[in-house]
Amino acid sequence: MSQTHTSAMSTPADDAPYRYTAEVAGQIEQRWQDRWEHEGTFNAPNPSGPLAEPGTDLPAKKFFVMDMFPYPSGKGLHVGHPLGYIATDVYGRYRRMQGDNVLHALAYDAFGLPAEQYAVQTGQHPRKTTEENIATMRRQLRRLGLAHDNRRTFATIDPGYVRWTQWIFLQIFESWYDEAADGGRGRARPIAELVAAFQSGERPVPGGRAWGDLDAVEQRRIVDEHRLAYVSESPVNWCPGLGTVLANEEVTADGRSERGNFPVFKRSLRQWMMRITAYADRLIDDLERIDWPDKVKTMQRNWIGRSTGANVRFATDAGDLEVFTTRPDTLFGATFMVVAPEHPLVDALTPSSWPSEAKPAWIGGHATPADAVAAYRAEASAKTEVERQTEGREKTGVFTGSFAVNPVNGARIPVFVADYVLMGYGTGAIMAVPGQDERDWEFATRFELPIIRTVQPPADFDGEAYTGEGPAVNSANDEISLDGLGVTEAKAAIIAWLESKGAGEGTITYRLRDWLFSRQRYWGEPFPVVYDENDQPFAIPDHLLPVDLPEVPDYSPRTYPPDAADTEPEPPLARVPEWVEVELDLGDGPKRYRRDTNTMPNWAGSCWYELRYLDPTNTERLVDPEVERYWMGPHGDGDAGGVDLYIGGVEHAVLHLLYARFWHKVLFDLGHVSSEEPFHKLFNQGYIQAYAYVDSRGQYVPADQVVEDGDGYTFEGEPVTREYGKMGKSLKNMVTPDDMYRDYGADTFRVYEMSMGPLDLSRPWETRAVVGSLRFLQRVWRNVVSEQTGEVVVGAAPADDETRRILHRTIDAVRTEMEAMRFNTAIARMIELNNHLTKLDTVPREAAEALVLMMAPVAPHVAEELWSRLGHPESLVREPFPVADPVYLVEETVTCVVQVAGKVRDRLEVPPSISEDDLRALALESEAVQRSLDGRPVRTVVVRAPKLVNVVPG
RNA sequence: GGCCCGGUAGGCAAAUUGGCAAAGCCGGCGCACUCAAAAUGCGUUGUUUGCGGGUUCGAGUCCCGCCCGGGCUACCA
Repeated sequence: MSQTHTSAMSTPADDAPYRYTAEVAGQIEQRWQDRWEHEGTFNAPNPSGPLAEPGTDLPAKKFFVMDMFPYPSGKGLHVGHPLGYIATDVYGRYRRMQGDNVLHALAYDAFGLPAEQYAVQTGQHPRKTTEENIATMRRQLRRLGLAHDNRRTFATIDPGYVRWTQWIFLQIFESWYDEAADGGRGRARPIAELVAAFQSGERPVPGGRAWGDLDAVEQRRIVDEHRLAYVSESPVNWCPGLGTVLANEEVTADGRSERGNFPVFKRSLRQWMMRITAYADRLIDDLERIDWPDKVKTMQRNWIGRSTGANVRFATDAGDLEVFTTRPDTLFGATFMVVAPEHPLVDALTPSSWPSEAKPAWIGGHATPADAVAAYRAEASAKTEVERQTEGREKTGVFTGSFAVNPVNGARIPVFVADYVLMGYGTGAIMAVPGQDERDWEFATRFELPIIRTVQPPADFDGEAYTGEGPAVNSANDEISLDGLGVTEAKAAIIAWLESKGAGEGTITYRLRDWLFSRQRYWGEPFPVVYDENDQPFAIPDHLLPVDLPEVPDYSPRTYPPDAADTEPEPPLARVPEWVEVELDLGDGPKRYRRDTNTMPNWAGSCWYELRYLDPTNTERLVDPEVERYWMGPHGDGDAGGVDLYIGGVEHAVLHLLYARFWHKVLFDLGHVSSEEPFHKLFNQGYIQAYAYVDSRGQYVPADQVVEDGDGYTFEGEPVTREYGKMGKSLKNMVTPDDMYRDYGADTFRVYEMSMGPLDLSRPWETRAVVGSLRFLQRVWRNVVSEQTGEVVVGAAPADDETRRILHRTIDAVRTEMEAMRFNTAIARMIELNNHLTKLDTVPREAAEALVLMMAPVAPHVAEELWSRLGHPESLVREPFPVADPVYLVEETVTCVVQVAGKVRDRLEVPPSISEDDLRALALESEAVQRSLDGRPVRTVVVRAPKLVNVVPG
């Protein structure tokens, strides 16, 4: 730990002037990086368009591999960041050696808060700092030797990119969701088709009047309500500390902003929304058509939160009160109802005086229902989400003074207001069935309400509410009896009965809400929209895209004290009246319009970037259809298409990956892409973590100067305690790729990161272990090139039989491991082969060349260098990956393990083709077996020829 | 509280999916090279898979219960 930069930096010893050292590695690496760049080695031809290579045939197969693109932070990279980039590079290079046309590039996600906040501090334009950060990052990543097609790189802030982000927004704005289309699955369609349907009368006009009788403003209002991107006055997450509103996905469970950890308040504001809820079913159902980790699929399913159940209407004096329930089978056990404090019917449900049945526990000591409800509502609204959490789960609530009638049995049941029912889910009202719901049980106990079991718990059940399977009980009226039915059958029966009575119907509810799409920030894409004098939004015509950000006097939105809930968002763009006010001719002659002063959220740019890699220079279309079909189109029935391999962290499981799927499906519906999903295979890489050390004052100390002694760790002689977690400047445990390039070279760094363990696991960084990978490369080098003379020392003579067997077994294993992205075990096999070659007097050329080719995906520079020294002038990146000759995979003899009672007692060398009977006989003859049987009789003999025999004594 | 991962030598990890436990790397130790060290090389060292039960001829692997670490989620009706 204490000698950071000394280990591998030594100059070559005099007796080994041509050793592969960090310095030599650096020279080789930079030379090959230059050559790759000049020759455009990694350019992937398109089937048509400017990136095509007319006259040359496209490879038979294609492979599109992608990383979750980076945000170019000013903080710089640490060794954990490139892990995924190396993995995609290794796999892409492997596929290229299999003959695939590999598309791999890296773009930058460059809008966003950190650049804006830095701009606010320094007064520099965020574009300037962002571009500087991108340049730094490009330099650091180039040094890794990634096989990217550099013609396809871009940043989300490029005007040529923003133009298409805005164009897609307008596509979404100019469409509606036809739920009846495609046999009820639904599909986005252009808004013009909706207008035509209203016009022709094919679709009834909301409000009942004829389309032609409505004026233009009224027509537009109706159309606007159907758009997939729409302006809505609705409760949103307002974050005064950030000065912006946030999407649900950006608010943590305890009601704070994911960025900055400021309190978030619900406020009704006029904002852009995306109708992602229209796609809820397809977003869930299509998860089965893609190859993603189950964990991520589960997270998306949970986030969308589809629940099937029924809506049921209970009669009250204030009209029908509709509830959503997933357990309509328990309707006979509903003994009270609860509405959310914000429920619109609360006032109407509050009579002027308490009814005689009201128990003291229900009324909280208040003189009238109005007093009680008002007090409770005030209390509930004053509570933040945090307070609700910290106050525990104690159920609170108050009786409204009204009763409702249970439609199945006519029972009069009291209606309560309580904040354990949320307005944002279902109908904001529930029927409470304490017998089968834990929350209702708790509330019932506290408020002295009756409890009726309608599902018979098992005999040994000693809990309170019973939520499991069981036969229905106490569930019959004059017309229907559920008694004896299981939960599923009972649900179906009662739903049919409710529907026949008009008292309810089966339905599906989602937790997913529409996506709040405006932010009151500067550093994002402006909305390509203007408003007229009626405040109705109009699309900016295509030829005026992109709408650029104006220069502003101050990049910051107005922010407030974090707790100032009653404040208004004030976006930076609103302070540029000469930009906001604009004269345009949108078809009615030149008129004054007002621009939208919000910007899009950071997610917009990452919602479609996979498509831009395909056709990065296109100014006429989003993406050429032929090009999209080639790289991302579906292959065969039921295939959803998409990127062949997408590697990134699991932290985007819901946000980015859900939004991107949504946009992609809209583009599919509108016919702009042939794939239904953006990412066919997703792989979550683990994280590289690091130890950090804290001294007695709680301060972090530089990790690279901490010494480990007998029973602890010390820094400058003082004991420190070890923590495990992220790597970063503030924890003083950061190791950068630049450190690695300098001390070991990029190839060693790549080998080390890939050999640390399986790619999907997180693991600790250990600088001192990196030397193992350098030693491996040094040994390979030494097997090919003399350290004394620099001359190639491989022999032309064919390999001996043993070497050949080891070689071909290694090739076979490495292929299997590479295919499955188990690079750690692939490297281990190559090390074994190399260790064998080291023992030979002369390394045979056939073995050396195969090894060099096999290691090329992981250590490409040193492989290229050795390949070229072995006499091949062409780069090896498209050289076929070695293929094992099956002749050398079959063994002449196999070691058969002979067990007695499962314990290994003997080993036999037998031919692989030996029969079961022969092997059984052979095993029973074994002296070792007879010895351990020690006269006991043999009960059975399990034979798994040719590898195993197990003798079972009686 | 619920769900999902993981627990194998001092550390990171393999184990063809129920069939020889520990491949490979780091570390430790010894030796060679060196005036000495570093670097490098050669050799060597590691023990029953977190705990308890079960299934099986046979369990790191499957089942049940528990312990520890990590992640996601959290009154969603």
